[in-house]
Amino acid sequence: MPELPEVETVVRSVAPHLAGRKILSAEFNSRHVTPGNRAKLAEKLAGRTIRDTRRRGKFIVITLDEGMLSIHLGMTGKLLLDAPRTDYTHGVFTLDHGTLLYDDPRQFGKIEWSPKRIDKLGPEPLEIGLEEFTKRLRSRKSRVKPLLMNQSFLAGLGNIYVDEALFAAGIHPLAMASRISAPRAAKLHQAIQETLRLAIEHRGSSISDYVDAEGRRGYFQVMHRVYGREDEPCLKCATAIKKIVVGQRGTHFCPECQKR
DNA sequence: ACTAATGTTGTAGG
DNA sequence: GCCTACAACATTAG
Repeated sequence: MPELPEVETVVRSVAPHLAGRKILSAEFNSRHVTPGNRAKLAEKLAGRTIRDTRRRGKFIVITLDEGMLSIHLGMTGKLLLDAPRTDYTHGVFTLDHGTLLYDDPRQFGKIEWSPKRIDKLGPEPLEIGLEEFTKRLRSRKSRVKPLLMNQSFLAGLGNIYVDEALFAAGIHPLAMASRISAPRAAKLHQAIQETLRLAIEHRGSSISDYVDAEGRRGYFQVMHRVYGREDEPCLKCATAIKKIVVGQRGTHFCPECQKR
């Protein structure tokens, strides 16, 4: 479910409801979502007051009066306000007003107390300037797609938005990052920011079951130009969209608009 | 039955 | 250290 636009949408939908709330109690029951001592984590959270809720890359960061909690939605994680529990509820936060649930069928998500992983994240794609982006991009000896997926290079892009941004920039996913010209790097920088902004405007992509904290689906999926459109005509040139595997991920592109 | 799925991490090898 | 490939994690859907 979650790349930057989806996480941003969840944060926007949940933040106003959480600000100033007190966590009366918390409970966790997945050794995957909450590795380590779950009872101890719940203990640390009980009695804490929520200051604010923000996004950093694909992480939801909840700052408390003492300490901070991070939530990563993995592939199928959902953060839900005042929703009924399900078979996949692996975290429950009982607040002074309302309840916050963490649901996650695949349990690839994580709920952690100030994880060090956040310190290793690269710049925010919506904040990095063109000059720094170009310098970082061209200094790496890697294919462009896996590089853009690398969270220590840029924080927040995932499989959908990398494919969409590369299409918008007219760059082949297997292009070597170090060999992308300055004008094309500028085009990519702009494509990434425009794609993400447009996706956030449309409240993210609901491919299977993504919803925000109030259960609303996003509607950017109907605007995907390559992702999930294998064999369908390119919207620019009508050539059939191709699907290949790059960095072990399904990769969609137009062989005509994104030449090597 | 098999495959792929919006993600990350650990391991091994070049 | 950087880069690539692969496996693993757990579950569902086609």
